[in-house]
Amino acid sequence: MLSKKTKYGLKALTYIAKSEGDNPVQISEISKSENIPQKFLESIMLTLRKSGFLGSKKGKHGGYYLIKEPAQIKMADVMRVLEGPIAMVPCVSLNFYEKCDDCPDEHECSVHKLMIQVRDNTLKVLRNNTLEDLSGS
Amino acid sequence: MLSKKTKYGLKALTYIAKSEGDNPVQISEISKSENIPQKFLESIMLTLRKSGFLGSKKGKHGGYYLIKEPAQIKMADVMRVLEGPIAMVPCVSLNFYEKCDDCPDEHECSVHKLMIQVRDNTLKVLRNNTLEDLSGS
DNA sequence: CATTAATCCTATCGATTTAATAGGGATTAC
DNA sequence: GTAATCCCTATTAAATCGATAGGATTAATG
Repeated sequence: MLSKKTKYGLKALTYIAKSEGDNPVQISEISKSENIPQKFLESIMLTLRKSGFLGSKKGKHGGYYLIKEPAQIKMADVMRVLEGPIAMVPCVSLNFYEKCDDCPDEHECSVHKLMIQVRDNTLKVLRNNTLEDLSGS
Repeated sequence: MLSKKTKYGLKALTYIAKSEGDNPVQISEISKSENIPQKFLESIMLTLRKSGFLGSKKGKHGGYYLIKEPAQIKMADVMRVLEGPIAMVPCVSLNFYEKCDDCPDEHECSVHKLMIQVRDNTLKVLRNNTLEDLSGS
């Protein structure tokens, strides 16, 4: 299941990418337009800023803006920050690898084999899609 | 994240598929061999039986056996029973569709578009792989 | 028929995670 | 100096997950 956090984060990024002009976009505006609880969205935006996807401007008329071009923002990277590992089991994760407690040898593990395939195909999609793809028409 | 329930369930099915002969396989044996808590495995086997993947024999020398050929058991079907929907959001689920609370129009939703692609690719993998593929060498 | 070994079934528990809220601090435009 | 806005930490309520408990039922076997 995709968490609400990730879902809201992706929607917010898309909203900012779509909003033309150089003015920063306010949380309150995104919150109203996308039906996202404002306080919850606040913490998500903070995460996205701290991980280098967004810049912010404080005070009146402040808000958030993209730091990179939408075409440079890969969904795989956003997902890793908001949702965590893309792999369904830690033992097939590229960025968050962990050995399983059970499983003496993961190369013999049937689940391992299957989940590598799932990971590879999911990654393919998430690497091919950028924020530009999400916000385009 | 794949739940332990699903992971254990897949391992147990693989174990039974690999164990040749017509004798039913006991929970205690699978539990020891695959490092799965026995009581937990019990409830998983029950689920798999009730959903038509396994048959059982009660009493002494009882146990579980496959009802269908391994090649006929698609991972997509097993996953749906143990893990629930394959889609990451209910609004792109084929078997468990639900409208989102937010989202006035899901055809306009950027997350929706992305998650359909993820679902399609995951499904492709899970439909192509059968229990025979998992248990083969 | 008694014993043993197995599945069957329901309930419960503790830990973790999730989604959301609360409450204020810091900064900037005007 | 006031209002608007981001910044930050803490807390909470509910749900889920992994596991355990405790027995009821069934069947093989001597």
